[in-house]
Amino acid sequence: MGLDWVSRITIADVASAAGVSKTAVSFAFNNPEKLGQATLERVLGLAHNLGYTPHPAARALSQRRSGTIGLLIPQRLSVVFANPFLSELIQGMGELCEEHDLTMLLVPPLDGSLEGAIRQASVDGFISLGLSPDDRALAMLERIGIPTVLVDSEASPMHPAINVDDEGGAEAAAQHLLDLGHRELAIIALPPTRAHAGHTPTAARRFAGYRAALDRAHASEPHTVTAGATMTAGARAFEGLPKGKRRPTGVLAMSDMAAIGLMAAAQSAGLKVPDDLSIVGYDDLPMAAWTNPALTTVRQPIVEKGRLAARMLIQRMKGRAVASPLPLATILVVRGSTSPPAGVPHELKANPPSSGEKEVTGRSS
Amino acid sequence: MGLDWVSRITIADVASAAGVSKTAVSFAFNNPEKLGQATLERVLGLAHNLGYTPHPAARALSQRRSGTIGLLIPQRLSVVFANPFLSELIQGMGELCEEHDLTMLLVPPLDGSLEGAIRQASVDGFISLGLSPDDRALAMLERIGIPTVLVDSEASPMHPAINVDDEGGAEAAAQHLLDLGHRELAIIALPPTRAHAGHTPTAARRFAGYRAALDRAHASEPHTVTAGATMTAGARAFEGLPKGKRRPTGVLAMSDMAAIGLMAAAQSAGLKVPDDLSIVGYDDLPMAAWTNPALTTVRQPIVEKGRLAARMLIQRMKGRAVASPLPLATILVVRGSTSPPAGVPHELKANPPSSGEKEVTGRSS
DNA sequence: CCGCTTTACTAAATCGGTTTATTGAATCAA
DNA sequence: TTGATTCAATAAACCGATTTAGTAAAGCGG
Repeated sequence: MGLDWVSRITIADVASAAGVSKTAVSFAFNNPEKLGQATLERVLGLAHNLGYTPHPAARALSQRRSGTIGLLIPQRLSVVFANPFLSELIQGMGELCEEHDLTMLLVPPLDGSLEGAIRQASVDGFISLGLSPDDRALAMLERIGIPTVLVDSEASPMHPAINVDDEGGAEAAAQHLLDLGHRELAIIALPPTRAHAGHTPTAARRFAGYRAALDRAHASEPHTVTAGATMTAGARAFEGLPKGKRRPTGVLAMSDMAAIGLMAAAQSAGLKVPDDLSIVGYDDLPMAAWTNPALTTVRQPIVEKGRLAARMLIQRMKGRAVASPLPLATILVVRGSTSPPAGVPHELKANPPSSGEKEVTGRSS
Repeated sequence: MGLDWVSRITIADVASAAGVSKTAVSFAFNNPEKLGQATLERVLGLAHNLGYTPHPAARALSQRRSGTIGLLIPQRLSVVFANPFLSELIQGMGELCEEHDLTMLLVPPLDGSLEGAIRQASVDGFISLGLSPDDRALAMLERIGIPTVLVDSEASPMHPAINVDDEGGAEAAAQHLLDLGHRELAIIALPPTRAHAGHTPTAARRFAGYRAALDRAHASEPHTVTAGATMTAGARAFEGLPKGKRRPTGVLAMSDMAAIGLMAAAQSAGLKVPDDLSIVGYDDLPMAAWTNPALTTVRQPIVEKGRLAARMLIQRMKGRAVASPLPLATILVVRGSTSPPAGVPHELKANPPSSGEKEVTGRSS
């Protein structure tokens, strides 16, 4: 395949051109000290102006390492990259990749199958994103025994997992709305990432957090709709909210993107945010501080998560065993998209938060 | 490297377990019709419960294809992913990757060297981003003769390039401010991507566009500062603007991210946007519609750019020659961050634009 | 029953490197 | 002078697949 009928220059070509063995050429690149001055220079020079480059796959095969880590993504690239969450995560991972001279392979499902994609991928280890414990891809990772770190998932006997305190963050978010006086709430849930799978572990934990606060306050059953983490999905979710007397006064979204899309749709429909509708997001993406009004949301340390995952994977690739760390802290960031519902006196707003992990902050400079 | 002293299961293991040759096992996966029913099933079954997976590097070596395309990025992942531009581009590329069962390798400089990274990368082709024509990495791509498509660069004799009408868009942006009555302008330029390199082709073309309009209007020499495409860089750029009588009333930024950061800094400093300072961005990222006020900016079709680049690369990988397409159209999107400068009557705002490619639009729904 | 084509399978070459074991020459201590 | 070391370089094995060129047995027409 390719119009390059000019066959690639191999190590053998360089060797014969320099009148030495393949070994010598290989040494010139990998163990220069094992060669004499003269030969070293001659080989290197010849290699350069012949335009020789070691074939990466051949190298990977004989060295048993490819210098690449795979990022296993259970969704289509076009949808998952619509959420800045992934950019942030990659920023964190990227720092460590650069530090360790690794490149990063994006591995989305091929032909609908993650397992197929895993086979293709020539990598030294995987970081997997949001995989359900019963995903077949996970089983495959265990079988082939490749170093793996799970992010936003559940630790398996073989692989460590990195998580944030999803439940605590969600609980703080719900408690915040309850403290403000809201009783009629809606939840915008994350969809399952893979067809006919249940909720992702992350979604489940956030659900649990919301419920914990709601149950404690004896709030009425929240209306729940599902929306992908995109603005358009969030806007669609707004349409799905009950109208009339069961109209929610507050919305708990499991992603900032859905929250922002929903806020836009609400505003287009003539609602005032937060007066007519309070909205709390999840993630605290950079853009959450820039919407109008700025979004109240649960911050999770996404970049740090990426860093940590990469660091742990690199340890595992070196053969060291590593244990799952404690979940990273989440924290509620109160901005302008939440207020007491219409009809509730504003003084309530000044109530001290009952949970200790809230933080009020404005737009970060 | 690795704690997997349990050596990987190879094709030979499966072969001997099934009592057949390696060839038969290979056929079972790749040419099933060349095997008898009975053997086929036995081999496949054994392979499965032995947990056999063909080694990707070995496969890549003998098939001379890796099923991967590389995205060559001339900057650190942590900086380039701070700009949603890249996410958009990847969304476009991703669509075609999925269509053709390809995975995508991110290839940033390793140890400061893109060339080194190119060597490592086991890919069937490259899409390169914003490379200067004199970048050594480009020369290397030509030497090893790997299919390549250049994005935001200049077409080389060997490789086609995909570009947008950078100059036209910039000219429209500048003309817009001039039409509003601004005469004292500042330009926020994109920095060179690689150390001690000149401006990127993209930056140069946008400069040319700004200048064309400014010269035509005999506007005074614009003050120029450089800022990376991040909000913090944009905020820093604001500090670099002249104060006092040479204070610009309008800013032309070469990226939305810098524009948004600058806008925030200006607002924190007590300026009203657009009344005290008009700002025009470049890119029209989704978030540009969500800032307050919404950002006037030059839209370029980023996702389409990614799609097109991937489509062309795939053609090249199939051996077909492809020519550089015409630059894609850019269009000015007027939102709320621009208005006549203080002291100029507002009627000027109603002036018809002198260039034909402007568009007025609100926040997109 | 004989030559001819299929069918089902295999031995060996190949892809392009790295790595181990070995060799021949030069250097050195005794 | 001799035996032990070091140095520079190489031959050959190896990594784990695919692919080419065959081969033995079965099927078939005449």
